[in-house]
Amino acid sequence: MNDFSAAQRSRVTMLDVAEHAGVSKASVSRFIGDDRALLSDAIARRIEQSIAELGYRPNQMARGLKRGRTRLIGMLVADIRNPYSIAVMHGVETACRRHGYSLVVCNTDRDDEQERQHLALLRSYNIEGLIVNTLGHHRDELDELKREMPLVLVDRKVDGLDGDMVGLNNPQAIEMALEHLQQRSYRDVLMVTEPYDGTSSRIERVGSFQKQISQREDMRGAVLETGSSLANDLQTFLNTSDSGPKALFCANGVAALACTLALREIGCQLFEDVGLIALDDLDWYPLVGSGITALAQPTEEIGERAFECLLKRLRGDDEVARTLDFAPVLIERGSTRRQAE
Amino acid sequence: MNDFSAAQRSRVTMLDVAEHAGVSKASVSRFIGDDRALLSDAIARRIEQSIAELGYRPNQMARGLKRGRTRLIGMLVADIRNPYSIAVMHGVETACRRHGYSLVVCNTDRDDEQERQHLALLRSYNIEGLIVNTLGHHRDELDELKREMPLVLVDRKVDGLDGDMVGLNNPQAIEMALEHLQQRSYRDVLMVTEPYDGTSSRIERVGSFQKQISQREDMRGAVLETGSSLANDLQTFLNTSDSGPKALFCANGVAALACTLALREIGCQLFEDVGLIALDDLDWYPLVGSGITALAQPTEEIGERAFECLLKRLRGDDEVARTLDFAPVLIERGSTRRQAE
DNA sequence: TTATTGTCTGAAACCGGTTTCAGGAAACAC
DNA sequence: GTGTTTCCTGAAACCGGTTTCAGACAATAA
Repeated sequence: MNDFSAAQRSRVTMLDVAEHAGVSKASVSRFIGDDRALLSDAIARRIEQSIAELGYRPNQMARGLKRGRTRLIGMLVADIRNPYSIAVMHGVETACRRHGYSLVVCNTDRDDEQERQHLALLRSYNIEGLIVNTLGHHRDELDELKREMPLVLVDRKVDGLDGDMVGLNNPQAIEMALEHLQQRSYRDVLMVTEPYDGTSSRIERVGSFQKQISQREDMRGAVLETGSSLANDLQTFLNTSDSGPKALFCANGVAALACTLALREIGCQLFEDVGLIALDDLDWYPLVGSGITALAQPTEEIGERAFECLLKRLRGDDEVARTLDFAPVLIERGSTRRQAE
Repeated sequence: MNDFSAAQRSRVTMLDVAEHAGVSKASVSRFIGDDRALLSDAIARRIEQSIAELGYRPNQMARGLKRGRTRLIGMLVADIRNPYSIAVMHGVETACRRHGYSLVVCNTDRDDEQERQHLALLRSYNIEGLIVNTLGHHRDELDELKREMPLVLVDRKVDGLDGDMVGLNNPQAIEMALEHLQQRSYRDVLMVTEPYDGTSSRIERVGSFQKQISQREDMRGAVLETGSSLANDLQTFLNTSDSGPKALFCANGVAALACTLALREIGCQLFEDVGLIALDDLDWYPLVGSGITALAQPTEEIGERAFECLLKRLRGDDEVARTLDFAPVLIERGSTRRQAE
């Protein structure tokens, strides 16, 4: 019968170090913390040696208890399998590490109840700050949390919650996409998005799209949500009598995958019959047909800046809520390489 | 000037609840824990109401301190941007949640020093168990850790560390791939792998490949590592005078991406000039050419079983180290749809 | 009736750290 | 030589919980 709890209990503790070095716990604590300056060289050396000899490692849980600083940052992610989320998360983690923080990631799988539970969980672990990339229902809980710790929204806005926000400049992205499509002489554009689902960035993108395309005289637009009838819907779009060359505009990477699969299903000759531009730049875009034109988001940077926002707040910054909007980068590939007229 | 630390300190504590309900801390603790049976109905009701009224949430850090149970599981991932790791992680997380545990993921970015730091970190947070998907250098630290808590290796073996292991049945996977290629009458197979890098599963796969292909009389094999000269190397392979139809066998998803990009670079007509089968099944495989044939790993299940292994150990199981090998599933697509002769 | 058992409860010690506070020793001023 | 100041140190309280232990009380047995 193994007994890990006994093993755990046998770990070297601060008291062990103190006794071994013949000093008090307080001195050891000072050595561990930032107060080393308070100690005489002689004592510091003794402690240092004892720590090395015993292989002592301070217990962060215990530290966090009294100190209130756990050096833990929480991140709530709606869908951990979405490449965008992964990339942002990687950025956050990098920044965390650079500043001595650790990241606890909770995946809600787009489930409201799980969001609630994870929120409670993170709170109970005394995280110091929270990065949110979910729908942010449970407004009351978020509000409460926001009083306890700084909070940054990534790629989402939550109604009535005035936290910092980091994400894409959606109007600018739409503008860039439409400009590119127009230059390439596409005239009839179908924006394909995942179901809105209350996701603010999706709503924003579609809104911007509709507004901007109506302002371009020679272009026409429509919007479609992914779903079981996607292939049919695309077929219909392609069949309607022309007002000009057609293109699809996928509002994110997941939609791009769904579209490309659907186009293949209906036997559409990609990029001859229809143009395609997609938000996000996934690693397989170059591989499909002659490549999918992308508007890449600076995901790593978004993640890093999200953490830095948090850090500023933790250090006492109390400016009004900030919004950081990043510009996408156009990466042209074969899927929009129609010649300008 | 905001003051989150003050806010944090103002959280409702167990003492608040106790006073509000007119009982002792001990009783509240019993209510919170599993000892509710010890309490009289009257007291339990009073506590329950006070908790609801004050919105009390127990502090997990403090609980973990005395109890030794943090309900935290750690996971060490070599590369969080590898789809395989993500999928496994998702499985682990699902299983964790089902059993009331939470997951702390640390990404080492394939860096040994980061592995060491993260290991120390996880330990200092009193995690109860560890899932390792890294190179596992720092054998000494892992050994030490293994005495304190159960440990499961995923897709890796670490020399001399006799922990539980969960992963793919590599010989069987190779066997299935070669059998399939042979049936489709490919004769000359190049296995493409990421640099070995000490990763046991890569070494195992290559080893199995070399052994098995030498046993098939009519087939010939070679091995290639991805890298800057990949395109050239593939060109060379394709140019060598034939012993028969050629195929590539990518040892994982990352290699598959690299290969497909390289083939495109050298203008190779995928799947007419050369067959392709890849381990792992990524969501874009169907989109490339006529689709890439895959050997899918049951990643979710691998993750879940890894956690369950841990759980068994935590509950006192002390059998010898176990190895769980999963079988892959063949998903045939256009890239090997050469007619049998 | 008294002795015994069992059930519920709270005081206090404890987990492993941090922090306050008071005091001793050395350094400085007068 | 005394009076201050400064520097370093340890005892003890504290963080927010859990757990042990002993006592109060009711219920049962003798």
